[in-house]
Amino acid sequence: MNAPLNGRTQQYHHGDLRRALLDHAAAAISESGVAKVSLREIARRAGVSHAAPTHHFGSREGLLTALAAQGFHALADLMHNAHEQTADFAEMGVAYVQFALSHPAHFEVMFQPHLHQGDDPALRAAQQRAGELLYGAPTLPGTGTRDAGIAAWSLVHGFATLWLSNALPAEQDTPPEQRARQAIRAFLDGRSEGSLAANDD
Amino acid sequence: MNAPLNGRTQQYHHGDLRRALLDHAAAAISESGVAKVSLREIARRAGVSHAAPTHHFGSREGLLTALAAQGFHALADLMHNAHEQTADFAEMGVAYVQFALSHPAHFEVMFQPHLHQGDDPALRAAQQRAGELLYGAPTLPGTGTRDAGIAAWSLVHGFATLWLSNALPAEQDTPPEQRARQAIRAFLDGRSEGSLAANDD
DNA sequence: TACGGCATCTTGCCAATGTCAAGATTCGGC
DNA sequence: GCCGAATCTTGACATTGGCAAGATGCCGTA
Repeated sequence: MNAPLNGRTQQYHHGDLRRALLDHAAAAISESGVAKVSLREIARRAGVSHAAPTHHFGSREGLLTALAAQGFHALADLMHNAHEQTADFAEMGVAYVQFALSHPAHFEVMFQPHLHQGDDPALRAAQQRAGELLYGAPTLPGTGTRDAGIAAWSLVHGFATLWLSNALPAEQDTPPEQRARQAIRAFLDGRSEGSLAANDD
Repeated sequence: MNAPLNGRTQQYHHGDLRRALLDHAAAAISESGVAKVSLREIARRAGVSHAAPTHHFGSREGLLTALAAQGFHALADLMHNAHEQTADFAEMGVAYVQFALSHPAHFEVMFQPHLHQGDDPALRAAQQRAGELLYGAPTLPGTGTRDAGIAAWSLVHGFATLWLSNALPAEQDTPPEQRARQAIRAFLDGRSEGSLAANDD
């Protein structure tokens, strides 16, 4: 077959089909939710045959597992950068919320273990990396750091989940980051001033 | 056909098939997750034909919508009772977590709007009832109550979600309610003493 | 350059699922 | 006692995930 040299339109070997499939999957999921997205629709979007995704990911679970792993790595990267740029605990939380809102498909898949094949080593590794960054970086001195860390993560995770679920009461003209900031401040208000920042390394 | 008078085993009219289907659906979902549960399996569990669920709920979305509405009502009831029994803010949060952990299937379906038919009036009503109880009852005086309410709900909701996602670091022999209590206390520590309780009516 | 192994992708197929239409069975009101 | 309506079943169809077998193109080796 005449393979176009630009490497785009129609060719048997796609070049980077795996990444393309993950991208299309994320787009489709953020539009319709995981439940309504089929492997075949993802294949259609990518312009390949219906069995191509199965070859790359083994199964639908496999694709969602890969998507979750990708999400945990992206989250870890983001938290890493955020921790380098600021030691402000509130801003780290805002960064977490921003990740969730800008990657809704990944976020949706990441925290639904039923969608994963739990023994996947890549997912396990990505989860662990993100977990260490989430627990290592933000701690609120003055209390049991473990519990405070869990509480902090719960707060921002819950806010993101509720926002994405459309569960929060409507409030016009207030962007989500600002509402998240306000909620986190409500969390921090009343604390002693010195404990606001994350511990530097 | 010989209809047994005890009203159980085999009869054309089940009696309360709708409720039975919801029960079986909740059980199946809590075992395998929403994604892997089919209408036909629910029908099989209930011992009826594969099209019986569709008759009662119109579609798979319809069944999940009904399940979500049932969940919001149960949550509203629980919060109502909790608010009558205690004014302790922390214990209200623990009650919220307990609901999520004891009704994982409902909780899983309640906060995934993609699974619902959004215009369902019963779901809308149940959501609003639960929402009013969640926002009316727990307020932390001393800050903008709206933001504090959002933060509080986010905290307990996030904890429940993370726990159900198996995302929290393992800690042997510590039951989830206690860990939730610890996390909430970490939230409250450092606040002025008087603002711990919910406002009485 | 020729060639052989191999990863990539396609085609064809099957069982299972959600949904619909038509029929069977039973309940409730008159 | 009877008729309409609600409940549930049977049968069918398009779609889906997964598998097997084949087609296609890439890459290293001689």
